[in-house]
Amino acid sequence: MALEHAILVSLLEKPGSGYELARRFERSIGYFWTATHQQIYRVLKRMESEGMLAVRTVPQQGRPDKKEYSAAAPGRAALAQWLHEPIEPESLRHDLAVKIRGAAFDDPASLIREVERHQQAHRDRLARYLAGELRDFTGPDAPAPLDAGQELQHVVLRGGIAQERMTIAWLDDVLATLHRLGRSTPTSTG
Amino acid sequence: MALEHAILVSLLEKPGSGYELARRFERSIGYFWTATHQQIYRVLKRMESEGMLAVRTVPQQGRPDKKEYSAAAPGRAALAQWLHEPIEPESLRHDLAVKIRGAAFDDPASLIREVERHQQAHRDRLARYLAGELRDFTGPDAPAPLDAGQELQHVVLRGGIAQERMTIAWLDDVLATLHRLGRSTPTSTG
DNA sequence: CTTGTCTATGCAACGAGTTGCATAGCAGGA
DNA sequence: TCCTGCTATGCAACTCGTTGCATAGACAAG
Repeated sequence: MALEHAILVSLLEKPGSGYELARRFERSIGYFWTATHQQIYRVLKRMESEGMLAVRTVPQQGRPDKKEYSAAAPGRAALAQWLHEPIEPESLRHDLAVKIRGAAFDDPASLIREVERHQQAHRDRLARYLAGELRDFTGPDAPAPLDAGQELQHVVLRGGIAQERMTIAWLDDVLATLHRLGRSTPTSTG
Repeated sequence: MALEHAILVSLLEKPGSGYELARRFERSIGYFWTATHQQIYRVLKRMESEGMLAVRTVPQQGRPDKKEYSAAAPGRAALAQWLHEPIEPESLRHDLAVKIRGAAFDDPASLIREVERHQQAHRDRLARYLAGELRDFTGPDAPAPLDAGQELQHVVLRGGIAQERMTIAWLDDVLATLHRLGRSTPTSTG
């Protein structure tokens, strides 16, 4: 399972608490993996008990203490081993595509608003990714020569950007199709 | 959950057995949803007990009997209701991206073969999708004017094609990055 | 004649992911 | 004063998804 490995990578990049990890999963890690705080806490606990992670309780001012996790040697070794194992190319799950095919048995035009809403969400995501790219990699405040870790983070971010651009363009195609069907066939319920 | 809805859509397009559905999930449905036969049988059983599906036992020659499922009125109604509810834009899970970011703590060059293997898998998938498009939608044997259902199937397939093309191009970018890092930084283990 | 593959359905166990809820201090606004 | 929201961690129950295994007849290759 890859949540373990995503956590190890994130902690190697920078140690942090469960809460902080949860926020990273909402942001930078979010464009290739998602996890809720409940999932993260549960996995952190298990990994700690297996000796993969080290913990340090950090007292804070005006805030609850936090447990700062970092990758221990066995965790690092487990990650290295996984990196050398082949994995299956992932299969996607796309709810909206199910809806689009299902629209043949309902009114296709009634899906237009939903598709537009999704397209807007993807536009918003793209804007965030592009802002992050400028801030961390291509803008004037970005480190001048990127190190290997930053180069790899950047190429993964470019993947997220390409994904969003592709999706936005495809949803244009979907919208055009739905409009076309709305004009020609009023209802096509089998 | 969308497996239920994917099954309803597929059975509305054409009734079939659990086994047949499993094969559809390997093929046409596979570019937007995946499921194993175990999952499908379990859900079919539950949906039948809930009255969403109708079953008919079909005796066959030289083969085991099959249970042919079709969507019943309550199933159709449940699908229609879901189609009118807004859903959350989906979040992806991309193991390979985890590996790419993890490569910063290992040898980036050792990932090249794995990335090439994935790229080849996506090329194969793209070839299958394009063959299917020619056969069902754009080739000489395709139905002359497509009906609404076929138009919608086609636009979803175009989404799958766009996805694969984007991924193949991005993996070129990844490979170029890994080669670049292999030349400049021998190992960059933090 | 045995092995393997295809059709066809299913159970059991486990691991991954989701949802709802609980606690608790601090800060800011109505 | 009360309500909302943020940081911070966690349990319990449930559903979803994966893996391994079992059954069973038909057919083809060796």
